[in-house]
Amino acid sequence: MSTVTGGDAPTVPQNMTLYINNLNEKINLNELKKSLRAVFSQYGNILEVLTFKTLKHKGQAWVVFEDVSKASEALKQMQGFPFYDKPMRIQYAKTKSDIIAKADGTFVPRERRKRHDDKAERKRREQQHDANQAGAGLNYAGAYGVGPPLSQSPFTGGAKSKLPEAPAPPNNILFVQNLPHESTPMMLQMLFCQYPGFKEVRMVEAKPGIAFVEYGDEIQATVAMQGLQGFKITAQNPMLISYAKK
DNA sequence: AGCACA
Repeated sequence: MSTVTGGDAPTVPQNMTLYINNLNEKINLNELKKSLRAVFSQYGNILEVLTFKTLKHKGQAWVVFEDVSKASEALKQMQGFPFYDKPMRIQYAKTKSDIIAKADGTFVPRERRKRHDDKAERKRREQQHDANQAGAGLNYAGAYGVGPPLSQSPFTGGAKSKLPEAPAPPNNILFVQNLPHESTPMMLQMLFCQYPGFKEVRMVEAKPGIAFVEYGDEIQATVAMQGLQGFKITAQNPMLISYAKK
């Protein structure tokens, strides 16, 4: 084949931060950030989700992963994911996020602010100075203690590792494990029905300790998952919630 | 369409 068309080459190199656009602009930013974090944190630890309300930045978000390989997995898996009725468009961010630069010591406060008010500028510099000092030697122990992300080169090897244990893609049905065997559908309903979109709980008599919980859509299921992940019905039974396989 | 660090 001599001609290959339709390729806008993905020329942006890998980045721990994903740049996402085509987001639904009607969603309020707090909810949007929460839902983005909820949906993306299944792929790895997320350090920060940024959105901005200025016109130039509507419908866009930056999701900062702790680990570039997790970011790239998330990019692949979630590309085009229908999110608030619009397919997400995901790319790597063009530049390193400040939170990363601060952690690896390469952060340089940017000089050029768009708006030039001197008082605010001066105050900002002082704050940044303080923040830098406080942040020196800062160390993220990822919430799940996974990986030694920042200390290593992002581009190790070159072999593409197929992840065998890829999580199930987002689903409006949740799969709940590690329940006490005496749990009843009623008990679970009390917990799960507090999240919007709740439809029903299903349990299988023959398989104690698990349940399926259905919501109206993936987003609602995801929010419930985030809210109840690890919830303990008894001290020995932190709930393990994932998406049900389709 | 639009790549920032509130």
